[in-house]
Amino acid sequence: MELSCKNEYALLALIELAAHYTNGDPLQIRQISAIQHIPDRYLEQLLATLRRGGLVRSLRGAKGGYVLAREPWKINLLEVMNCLEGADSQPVDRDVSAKTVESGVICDLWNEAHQAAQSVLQRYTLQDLCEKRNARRQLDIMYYI
Amino acid sequence: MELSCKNEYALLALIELAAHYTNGDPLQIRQISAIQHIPDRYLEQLLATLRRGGLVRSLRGAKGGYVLAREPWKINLLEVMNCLEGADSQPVDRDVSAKTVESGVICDLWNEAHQAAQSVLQRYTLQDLCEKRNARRQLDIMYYI
DNA sequence: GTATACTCCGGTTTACCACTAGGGTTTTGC
DNA sequence: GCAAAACCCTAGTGGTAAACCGGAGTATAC
Ligand code: FES
Ligand code: FES
Repeated sequence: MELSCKNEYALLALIELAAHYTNGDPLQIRQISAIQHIPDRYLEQLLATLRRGGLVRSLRGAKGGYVLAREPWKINLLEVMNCLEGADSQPVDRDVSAKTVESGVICDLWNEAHQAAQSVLQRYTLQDLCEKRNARRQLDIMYYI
Repeated sequence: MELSCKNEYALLALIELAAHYTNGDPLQIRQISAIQHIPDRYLEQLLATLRRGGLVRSLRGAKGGYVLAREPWKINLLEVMNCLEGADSQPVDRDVSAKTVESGVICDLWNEAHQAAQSVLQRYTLQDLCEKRNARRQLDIMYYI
């Protein structure tokens, strides 16, 4: 029941990209990794995956970097997870006939549970994440005083 | 997003135990592993974990085996998952202060999604599993004719 | 044309999963 | 008693993926 580093890193990077979206200029890997303390060479791979998934666009060369492919309120978290999940996993051969009655029942229930989790993720967009972050920052400031 | 073998094996074994619960005699590892095609030495470990979690009771010696610790309708699937999950994981030191605002937000959302999945699992008991199995068996027979 | 920054590909280390192995202990049945 | 049947414990192995690092290549700005 652990949140993997991969997912967390990707979401952190996307939050930064979403926050800088109104400003049109791209964010660079180095900047993101410095802000969020993510290993830069690893973040590079994750952003490449997100690019292949069509969630971000990249600008090469000097003054290059990454921008969101769509507006922050048009990208939900389920898309992000799916993009990272099925990235390089080989087509696992679904041996449908080999499933017994019992494992079929279990699989159905498991899918139902995951459907519930995924519908929650589907409801949140990157903009929601940014807003939650801002709200929490305000809270932290108030506690600090 | 994969259902692990460990969880599936444990649930398969528990289904068998639940089905034989009215009949008072214990089921043995060899029997379960033969019926559900589970590696016996591996199933042994899983049943030991379930025993330590208080979900099954074991009877030692010849004519021994395993029985459910409670009635099948008093064991829900969330209990099973939690029992297997936190079994032998070392106390991972929760470095709470090290979490940034952003990762805090992400963690909250992720927990909310999992809460949704877990509440689904909490609603199903072993008896529900058995009933679903029986229903599906009936279906299979009807298709066969 | 050079500095910048993404892109592609491979290697490495660590950790976990699925499973195996070899002992030990408790109970039954003779 | 005693051996067989069954659970109990601890450790170890092979494969795979996660997390991360490096280097050579390529596109773009100035
Ligand atoms: S285990 Fe996280 S969404 Fe299913
Ligand atoms: S990933 Fe399965 S319940 Fe969260």
